[in-house]
Amino acid sequence: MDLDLKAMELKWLNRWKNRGKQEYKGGNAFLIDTPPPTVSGIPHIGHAFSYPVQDMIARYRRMKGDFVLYPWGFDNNGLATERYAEKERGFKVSNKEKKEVIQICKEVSEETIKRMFEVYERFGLSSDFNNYLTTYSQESWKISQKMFLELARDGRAYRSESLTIRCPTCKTAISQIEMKDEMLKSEYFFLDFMGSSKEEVRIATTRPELLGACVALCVNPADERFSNLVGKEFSVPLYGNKVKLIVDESVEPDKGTGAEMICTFGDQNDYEIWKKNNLEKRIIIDEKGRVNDGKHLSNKSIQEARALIIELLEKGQFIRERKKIEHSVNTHERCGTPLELGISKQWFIACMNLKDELLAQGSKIVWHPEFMKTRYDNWVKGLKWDWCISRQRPYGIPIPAYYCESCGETFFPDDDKLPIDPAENVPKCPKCGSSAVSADKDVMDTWATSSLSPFLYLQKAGMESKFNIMTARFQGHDIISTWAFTTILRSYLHRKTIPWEHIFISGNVMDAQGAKMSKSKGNTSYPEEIIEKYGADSMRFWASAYSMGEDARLREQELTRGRRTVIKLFNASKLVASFSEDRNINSLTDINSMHNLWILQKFSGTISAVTPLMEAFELAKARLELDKFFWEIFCDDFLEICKGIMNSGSFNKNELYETAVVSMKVMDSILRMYAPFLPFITEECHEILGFSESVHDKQWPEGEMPSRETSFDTAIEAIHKIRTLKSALKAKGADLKKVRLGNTGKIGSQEIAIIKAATRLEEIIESDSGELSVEAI
RNA sequence: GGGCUCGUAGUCUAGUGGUUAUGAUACCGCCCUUACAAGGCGGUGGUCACCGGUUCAAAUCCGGUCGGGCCCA
Repeated sequence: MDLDLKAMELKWLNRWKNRGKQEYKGGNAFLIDTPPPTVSGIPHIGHAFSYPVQDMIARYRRMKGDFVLYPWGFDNNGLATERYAEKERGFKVSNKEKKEVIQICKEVSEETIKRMFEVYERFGLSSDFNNYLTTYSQESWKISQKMFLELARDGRAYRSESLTIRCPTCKTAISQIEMKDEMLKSEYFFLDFMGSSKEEVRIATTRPELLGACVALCVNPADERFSNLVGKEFSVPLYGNKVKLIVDESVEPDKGTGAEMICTFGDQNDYEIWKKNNLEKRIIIDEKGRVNDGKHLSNKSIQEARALIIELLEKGQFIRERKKIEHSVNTHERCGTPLELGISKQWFIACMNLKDELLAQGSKIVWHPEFMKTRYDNWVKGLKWDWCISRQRPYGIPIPAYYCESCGETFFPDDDKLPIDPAENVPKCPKCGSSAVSADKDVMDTWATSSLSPFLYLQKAGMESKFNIMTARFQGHDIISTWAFTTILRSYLHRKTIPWEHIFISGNVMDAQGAKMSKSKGNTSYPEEIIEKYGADSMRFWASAYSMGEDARLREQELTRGRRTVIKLFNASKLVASFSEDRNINSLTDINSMHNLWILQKFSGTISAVTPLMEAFELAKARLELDKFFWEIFCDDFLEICKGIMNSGSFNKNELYETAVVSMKVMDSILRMYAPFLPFITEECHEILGFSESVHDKQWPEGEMPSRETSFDTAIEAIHKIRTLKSALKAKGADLKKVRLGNTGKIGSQEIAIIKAATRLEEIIESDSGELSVEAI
């Protein structure tokens, strides 16, 4: 019978669908903080790599008797979903009403989740798919808003008018998390600022459009070129207003001309200098990214403003020199637009004052691999801003806050009103009774919800009162500074705990040559295609071949090897099943045959080697050890011996029975050990062996060492020698029937009978010999 | 610019101080076709990126160089 991988896997998926849910009844609990995939199209190869690994650990822990919480979720919240919906439906959020945008985003999420499920299901994950969670559901709203209020009520989340990072394209404030550096081509403009008595200061700027926001000039205090000019006033080209030359250590003398203009606000350093020196505020870019300077520019985009100012500068002959450069610019990761700074009222979660605590929290978590923690540490140490969590976007979880326009009071809804859209039924001010109250119009940063995933999952499972700390987070290294960081922060703020004991960071998937996969290079692969061609078990086999954190390459040979293992398991199981009708594997109390004692001993050694590796989450090494046993010892040696014995006709009923039962017993345990890696074929084989329960409900095998010693290794060595000799003689056209075996005394008569059967020899004549030898006669 | 990581046969990979450097895959030869869309046996193939240091002993530890990847500026 041939094995139809696809049909076999679909058959089991179908049968598994109605498996009951595990209930927590005390004991060891293994709680997984599953990464909810973003609703942005079908799963890609990275998912095929990372999700199976989580599942293998989940399945293993279950077999060890743990209660395993392995929830599932989708991230359909925030700007990423808006962008995806725009692309899917071909519209612009800016041209639609807020309500309509939300409706479309919801619809698109639902459709996409359906499509994503079709693929994820095929992976053979033992996650609780039926109870999945989405980050934009009402339950997520509720927890997200509740937790926000927890922070807002005691001031750890605060609203303030301060410097904000803004994206002119997305027209919202963003946080440091969403900033991305990019090397962009730009141009230095060298301009002279004239003093009252003909002295001048030359500056170099890449942002001439900010000239109208210039409030000072600044040089390094140690820079002697300017020391006689410090404190004097200079007039701003085109604008004519006077600004003072001040000093600050942060100005690099080697950059540009050594003098720079301070604008409100060109970058964060401008802000620092502005604050320190109590400078004037001249904001010319508004919250929508439009430029108004009250003189040359009115309601212009930044690009238009720039072009216009350059033209005016050229006309007025203010530009002394122009120089093309390439420099790093802060951009928005979602759209690539260079970011602007402005002053606006936003909600922040305080974290700048918690760096030491956050570093300490990070150290309490076990990082796999360890070196990934460095990235977390570097990120925390490099934090420059409190976390801005308000977003001026239509789609997201609303900030539940009210502001009284009469008395200025900020107040919040009661917890029992959550989830809430604050814009509906705006209450009166509890302080002054005024009905001139406005609801907050903003939504929360999507990370403000995602960072609560341990809370979301535990709550959904009804386990939040029993557990504060989950066992394991799995995620990619690209989101250490986002998801891992914000989650550690939230757990610390709300519960003073770490969110999880372990964090597992997975690497990237590259193509076969180690190049990054991208649509433009045409080297992308999709899980669907792999499953179609090799089956999900083979895909999982590939995914289990790498150590935690290592980049993986998509290699055909690993998939081929996986498929061969699947087929080998299938055939070995069929063979073992054919040995006996008896399925009562526990009926045997006393083992007598040497080959049976030997395989049990070998297998016991394998279990003791594999189990600690599984405990240490070293899946790749564990599986390799198991592969070695299965292929080289169980199949190549033991099953060949079994076949010989079964067919030789010279063994008695008890010996045949014992062999059948032992092979069944070991095969069953091999299947159990492969079950976390290859859930489909092991279930199929388990059925072939004649068991009616699921292999996934069985326990992980314990090594039971038979008490009797054997020296059967020598017999195995003899079999190998005979095989080699047979092969060599066959090449010459001769058939090997009889051999003389040089025996060192380690091979007894029982072993001789087994060797004869296994090698299908007619006769073995023994001779005393100093070493093991085989000779044709 | 800073940090992390990797560099071992054509390709991929194991190996964190100690025989002749592991295995897979590909290739070549042979055997078997009696569980195997296969299996078995054997073979070709490596200056362990480069240079220097520590050591009785280095793929392994240290320093540097070159090259790839990633993260953060």
